[in-house]
Amino acid sequence: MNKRITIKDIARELNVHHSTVSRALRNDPRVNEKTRDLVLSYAREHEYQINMNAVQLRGTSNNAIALIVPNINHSFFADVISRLTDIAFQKGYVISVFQSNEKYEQEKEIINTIIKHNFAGVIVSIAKDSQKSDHFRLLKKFGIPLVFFDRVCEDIIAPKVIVNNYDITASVTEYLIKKGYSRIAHVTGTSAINVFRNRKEGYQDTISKFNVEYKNSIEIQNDFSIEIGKQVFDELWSASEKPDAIISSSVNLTLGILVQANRLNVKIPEQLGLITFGSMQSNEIYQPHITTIEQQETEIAQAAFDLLEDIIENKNNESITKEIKAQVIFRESC
Amino acid sequence: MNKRITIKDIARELNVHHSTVSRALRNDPRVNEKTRDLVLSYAREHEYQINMNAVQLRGTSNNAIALIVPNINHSFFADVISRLTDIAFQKGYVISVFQSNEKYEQEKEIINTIIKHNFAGVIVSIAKDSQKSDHFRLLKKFGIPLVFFDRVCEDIIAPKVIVNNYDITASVTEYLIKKGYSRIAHVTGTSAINVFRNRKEGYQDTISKFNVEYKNSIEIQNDFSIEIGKQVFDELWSASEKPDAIISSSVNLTLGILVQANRLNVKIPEQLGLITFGSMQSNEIYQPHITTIEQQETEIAQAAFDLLEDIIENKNNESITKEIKAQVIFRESC
DNA sequence: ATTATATTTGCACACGTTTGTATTTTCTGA
DNA sequence: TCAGAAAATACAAACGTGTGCAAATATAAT
Repeated sequence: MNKRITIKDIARELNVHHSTVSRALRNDPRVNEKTRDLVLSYAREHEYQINMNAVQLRGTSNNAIALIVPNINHSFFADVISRLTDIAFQKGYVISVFQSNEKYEQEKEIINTIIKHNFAGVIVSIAKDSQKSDHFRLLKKFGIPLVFFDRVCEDIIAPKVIVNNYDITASVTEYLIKKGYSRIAHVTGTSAINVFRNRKEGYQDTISKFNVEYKNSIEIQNDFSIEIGKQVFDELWSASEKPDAIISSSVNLTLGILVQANRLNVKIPEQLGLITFGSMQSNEIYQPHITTIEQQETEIAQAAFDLLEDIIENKNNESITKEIKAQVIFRESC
Repeated sequence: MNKRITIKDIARELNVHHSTVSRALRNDPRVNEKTRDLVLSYAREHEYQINMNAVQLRGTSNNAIALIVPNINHSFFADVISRLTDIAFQKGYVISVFQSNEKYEQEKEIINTIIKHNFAGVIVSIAKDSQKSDHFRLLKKFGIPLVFFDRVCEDIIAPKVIVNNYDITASVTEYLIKKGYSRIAHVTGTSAINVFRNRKEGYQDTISKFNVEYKNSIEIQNDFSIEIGKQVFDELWSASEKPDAIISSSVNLTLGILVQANRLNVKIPEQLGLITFGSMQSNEIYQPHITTIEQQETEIAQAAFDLLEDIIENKNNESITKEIKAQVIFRESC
């Protein structure tokens, strides 16, 4: 319970004014080299640590960045978090990660917390049911820099890092059509989110463009899970007209689909083509290897950080949108 | 860039002293109901947000908890983080997650940051090469409550939440022996970490206890990866005496082992029994299903939080160690 | 030695809150 | 109506830093 040592303690001990100590610690040229060394060595010896609350209160600086994601333990977000943490740390920033649990209310609470603590900036991927945008507006009102990534809030002007969901989905749909698949189903999330809406539109526009008759987009409102994936397959497979290919928006859904396909002895890719967003860890051991659409977490993290840093440093470039291209890794499932 | 509204702004506007506003906002009974309502409605209308830096500077309260893990995107840690975030948030605390990247230096930096920002407490699972413990000692010197989970620092007195690694590994080793396996290999991490050392000891003691001749513990110093898993299998399988079972400490290692076993047409469980720590997502689609030892992330998170809260509230119970039992889910791989 | 100048240090206030104490206002009862 | 109590409010200091400005000290130039 050792009371913490402050700048004034050092000053008293060394018979100088605390302002001199303050300057010495920050290598201000105005302080004599001799006294500076004295201060520094005393500080080191007594393990002085600056009190950031005081610094921030005074409004001088702040190096804490908040990161809000729907789910920390979702592999895409976990990867982005991990990369972002490293990038920021290396640049002298500290990242605090918050989880909205896909809930608007929680996201709002988090943002209040962020404002109260005076974070230097915020990077966010929005919750599923976060349609209202008042909380983001509040953030801007308080002058806190804001950057969106992946799932963005479209009626807020702020830098955004997005994935080329429309193009990539259009592209794989076209690929499937040209491979001869004619009844391609698409499983994705709620259209309220740009990510899933864009994928859906990419899919639908391509289907229309090539005059394919079968068009079937399933929107999952709940969290993606293996269980839901099973249900989706069952639903598709019990319909009068079965699909001959599926584009899935999530690894969990895909796993569920595979479970049921196996149970019914549906052959992939002969009877059913399959492409999924996300990376399949099980591809290492599972036959056939599934074609995946992989997001570039590192690039996304880097872009988001760079954009935020630009605003923090007043290189005003709001309303910029940076697109990171996803990559299709073609394998044996189609 | 709207300057943020403060307690004094409200006071000036309402012609009262700012101390009255302060009390009103915190529902102090000493302030008249009428003026309190006035203050509250004004604050609400102008979206007043308290400045936590000022509050913390004054030393009143603090609701920020730091969480340090080696890797955010490791599924075990991601799960613990996710649970912990929810538990804490519900109790009015805010969690900041930091990633040490398995590096002592980074862990140390993080702890300095935590001290500088006056966090209310710290929950940590230590980095692989974090043998020195001076940084944790520093934390205690500054009076910041500390709790370890999973990977603990043994020469620091602090509450710890651990998994029964010794017992569970001993138990599955015995299980394998009684099933008739006689050349059981064990793949794990560096003995510098309690988690892996305990598993190794549990394995070795059991092998000795039953007078089994074959005893082979491989310690991986690097990060666990599928690639390393492949190498481990190759090494084991090219030895003069091949194992007939493997206990693996990580899903990634196990995946690598499976890849090579498949390539060489090694039959599981006939030619090779297999048990792994961690949960295998691919079990849903892969035959045979692998027997897993699953850690209870939710219980671990809850226990860690409870212990921390106890110290924060001065229910002094340092030096307590709580054990959370892992669960073996027996499947077809042995 | 005496100015003039450069270097170093000290002073005082500010940041936004909280809280013990003093002061003012309101209420009560005779 | 007035003293006294109770309620409400105001005052002031403190938390740890940073910074413009003044003061003091050292150095240089004549």
